[in-house]
Amino acid sequence: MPINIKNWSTQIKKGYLEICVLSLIQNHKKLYGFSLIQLLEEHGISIKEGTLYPLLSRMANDGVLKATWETKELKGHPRKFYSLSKNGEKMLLSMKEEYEQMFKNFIDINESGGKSDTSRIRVLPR
Amino acid sequence: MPINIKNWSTQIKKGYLEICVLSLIQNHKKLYGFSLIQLLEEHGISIKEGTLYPLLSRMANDGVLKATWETKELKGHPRKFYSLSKNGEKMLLSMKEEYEQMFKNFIDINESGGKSDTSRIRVLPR
DNA sequence: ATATATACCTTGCAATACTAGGTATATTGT
DNA sequence: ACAATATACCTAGTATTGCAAGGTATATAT
Repeated sequence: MPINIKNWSTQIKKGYLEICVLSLIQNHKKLYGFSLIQLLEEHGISIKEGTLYPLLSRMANDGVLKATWETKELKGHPRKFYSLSKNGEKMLLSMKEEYEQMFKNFIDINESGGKSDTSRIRVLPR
Repeated sequence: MPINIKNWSTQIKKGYLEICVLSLIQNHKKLYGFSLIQLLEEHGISIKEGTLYPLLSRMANDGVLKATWETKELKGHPRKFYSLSKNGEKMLLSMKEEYEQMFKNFIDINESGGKSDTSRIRVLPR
């Protein structure tokens, strides 16, 4: 209910985590969930298991990611590796363009602000 | 249910709209809802009325924004002007820092050369 | 035998953007 | 005078996602 910085921090991550996860998977060809959590942490991004695993499942279900179990190693717990599908690569491209544009717009807003330009706001109807 | 670009576009706006709205209000000292929609549009940000008005109400309820009706002009529909409270200014500062850090982390992830050179990213003057 | 680290999954909750309506005032066109 | 448009604000209801708080299972170290 309340608008505080903690709540906002949760909201601002929506969508952002997906673009970061897709980017990392693309750059590493393939990754599994647990390693992603650590990789993201190294890049300053904290994500909970209860957030990441459903996120990966959703993207796999929708054909953005391909998932393959790897148990051959015979050591440790089986790992579910994810890699980008053709669709996923196109999707990621669009996402990057939109996200970067959004940041540019944010900068634009904050740079045009200094002049206190109220000329666009009509004080009286004409 | 499906993860597509349209759905992602909705999600990535969460939290982003608040930081843009707060920035615009701060830079213009005060603004009212309808003018905000147009101003945001001019900066490439499309926001629906059904999104903005609840957003403004929430932030006013929580003391981030101050709201004052202006009907003195006696012309046109009454307007509800919003301006930042002291709390709102502090909140916006934190939000800007966090948002810029997130973008840096995104760039860092995508520059997989390991250089992690975020020095080229413009940071807003404070 | 127990604890820890690794590795994955699920349910339910909270918060927000959008859809799709609605209300009301003032100006413009016919 | 009346209808249409522009301005200006508001409110359900829906869909989606991040998180809390659990659970399961394997391998290694104490």
